Amino acid sequence: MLDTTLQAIAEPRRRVILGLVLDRELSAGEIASHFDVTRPAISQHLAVLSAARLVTVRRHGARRLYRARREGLRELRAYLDQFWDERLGLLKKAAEAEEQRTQRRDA
Amino acid sequence: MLDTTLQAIAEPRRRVILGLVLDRELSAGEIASHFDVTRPAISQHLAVLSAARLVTVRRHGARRLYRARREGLRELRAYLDQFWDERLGLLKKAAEAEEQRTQRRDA
DNA sequence: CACAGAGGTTAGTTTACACTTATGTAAGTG
DNA sequence: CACTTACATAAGTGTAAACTAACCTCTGTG
Repeated sequence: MLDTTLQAIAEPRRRVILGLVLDRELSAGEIASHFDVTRPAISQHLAVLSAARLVTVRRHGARRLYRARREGLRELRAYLDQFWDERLGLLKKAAEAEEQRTQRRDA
Repeated sequence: MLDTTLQAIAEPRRRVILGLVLDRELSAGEIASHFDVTRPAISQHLAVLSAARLVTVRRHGARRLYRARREGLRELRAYLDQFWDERLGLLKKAAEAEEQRTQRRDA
């Protein structure tokens, strides 16, 4: 989840998209019109954001309306908070858990 | 900068490294010993983290000691804060500024 | 100074991903 | 019902990046 979120917002264009639909709904076409690239490219970015649950989609006639889903950034925010938190054991625990998942076998 | 930071921590192994050196200094070798991959791979990850200013390096004899630099995550934290902030104009402004940078020419 | 240990650097390979072109599908319009 | 609009999906391409193997550079020690 954290991984999915970070991968999604690591791409600059996707951050711009997120900013565009933060406080208003926009159709895929309206979003695409803000960029240089082709519409399918934006469509793919929207799919990534959607899979990461950083946006919601709503069909309205032939249109698809997108809007940012702020909840999707909660976990990342919590992760970062631990870097300032006094009791850092939580972060270490999380890091070690991830380490377990990352490497299959151990010495 | 934000981009550099996000790219750096988007890689899972680098997040684990960051967790390892969060509250203590570790040598490159000690860090590498926590992973399955070869030392050069870790060395490269450390270079990325260092370039993103997410870790500091200190030479102690033949060793290089690494430690997390929490300040490096300030900007990212500020970016995320705007998603919860009431006055969202700031984020929109940032997004538009990035958009300007992203696409060279405009209609 | 020779040699061993610690670790960064280079070159080459593989995989992931952002992109384009082409095609498919659902919803409105004459 | 033909046609257009709105958008997604598929297939193919180029490039970035994570990795390995091999080499190079320091630092400390006999």
